Amino acid sequence: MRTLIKYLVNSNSPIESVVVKGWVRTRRDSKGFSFLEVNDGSCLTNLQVMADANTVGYKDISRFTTGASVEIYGSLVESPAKGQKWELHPTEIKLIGPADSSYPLQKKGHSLEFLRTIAHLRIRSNLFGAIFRTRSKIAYAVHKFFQDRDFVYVHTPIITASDCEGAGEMFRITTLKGNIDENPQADFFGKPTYLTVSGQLEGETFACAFSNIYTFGPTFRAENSNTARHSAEFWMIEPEIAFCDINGDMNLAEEFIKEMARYMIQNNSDDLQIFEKFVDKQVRDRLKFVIERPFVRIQYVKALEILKNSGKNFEFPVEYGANLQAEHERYLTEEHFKSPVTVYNYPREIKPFYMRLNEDGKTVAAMDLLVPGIGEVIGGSQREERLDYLLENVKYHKLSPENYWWYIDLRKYGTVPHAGFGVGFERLLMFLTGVSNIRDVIPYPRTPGNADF
RNA sequence: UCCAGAGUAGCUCAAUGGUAGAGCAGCCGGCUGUUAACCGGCGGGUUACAGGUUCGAGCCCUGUCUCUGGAGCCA
Repeated sequence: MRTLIKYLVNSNSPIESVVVKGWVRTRRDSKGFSFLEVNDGSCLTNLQVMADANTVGYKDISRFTTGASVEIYGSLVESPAKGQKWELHPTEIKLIGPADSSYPLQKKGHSLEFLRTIAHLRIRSNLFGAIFRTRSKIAYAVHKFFQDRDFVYVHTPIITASDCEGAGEMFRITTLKGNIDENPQADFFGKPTYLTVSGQLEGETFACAFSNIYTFGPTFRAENSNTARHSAEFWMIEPEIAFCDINGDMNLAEEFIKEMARYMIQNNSDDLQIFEKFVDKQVRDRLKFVIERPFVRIQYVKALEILKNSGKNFEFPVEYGANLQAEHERYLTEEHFKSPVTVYNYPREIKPFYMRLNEDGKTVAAMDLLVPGIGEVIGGSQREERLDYLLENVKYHKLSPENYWWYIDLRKYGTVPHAGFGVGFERLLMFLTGVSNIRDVIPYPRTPGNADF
């Protein structure tokens, strides 16, 4: 029976007989014996294997090169040298799949840019091993957070004919050839269809049946944005809560981000060490900061006041009706409050049609959650549950009510105050790992002009 | 999409308009406990692509592509 390396390097005692399978990271030869470093992806640490002339298969040791897959039989013993607690003394080593000298990964560090060009192999490196183990664990933590609070997980459709207004350009999907707009009725679905940009509207229908729901799945934006924070395909988490207003929404969002930071520190400390060492020395401090410091909540108009009185010379002007820029958000959280900040009640004209109009008739119950070093990590709102206000707002944003008939129906049949928010999963990972490019926290990134692998 | 920068060996980078080089990796040899092992040797290039200026271009000019940083949009 094969044992994963993470159980061996964390063992409490020697083990007489073990089988290890994995990939060679490096080999160091001396006269008559060799050290192999083997990794199977189960943890960051390599297992050191000391083979010598008594080991069956040692005559082929020169073929055990970096990148080769191996199967090793032997005993786990305490290592006499510094650097590792345990090492494997093999009775037999078997080469499963050789890797010739063209194998691109070396023992030395590579640039992230180069590693992106070999995305199918970069995952065998320490850093990307840590990143994608973290991605898996945090995905679990997301589910655990919501399931522990009785939220129902909903799989909203990937293919959609509706447009979550304001969310961005959509990818058209079609089986038609030639001019696809000539006769859309002849298309597979009998109408133009797209890849989803958000599961929110469908999520709201489920919240109006199950009370608390969340989505967690892929979304697609056809925006030609070429930045370290955007990807055409990314994963989004969208909780939706019935019988809830903007305050309950902000409570949940703040609790969520704190819990993710706490989970990272408590359950992923080995990988976090790599991020601290090679990616961002401040990442652990920033996580602690978000866990320990209370969130400050301020209204949009109050944020404008603070920015205007800051004495700072911002590149973009601070005025009512404009979105807060990255520089504004970072000033609020990093310099003024030195604390995570939630900004809420934004002007109606800069927010989408489904957000709830406040009593002042000018602002809507929208909120953005800002953290130091990153800026916005969560955006959400209380939804407009009043039928007449919603219809008016559809008109205000120049949309066609017939396209949203089922969404509007929710306000006709047992309407209820409800609210929710959206978290970009990759941006959450960037916050938790300190990795600064979204292309490095998603297995095979899709960006304008790039859909390799 | 806009602004700025970059593209030279497998990787990371040098090279005043005048003979394209180093370190690492790889390969060969040495070394009785290595840890990005160490020591000696060897091979490795259409300087992103296309054109132009020049006696002569990796270097200057034009275009294209790609990447990076920043911005907008946003998650």
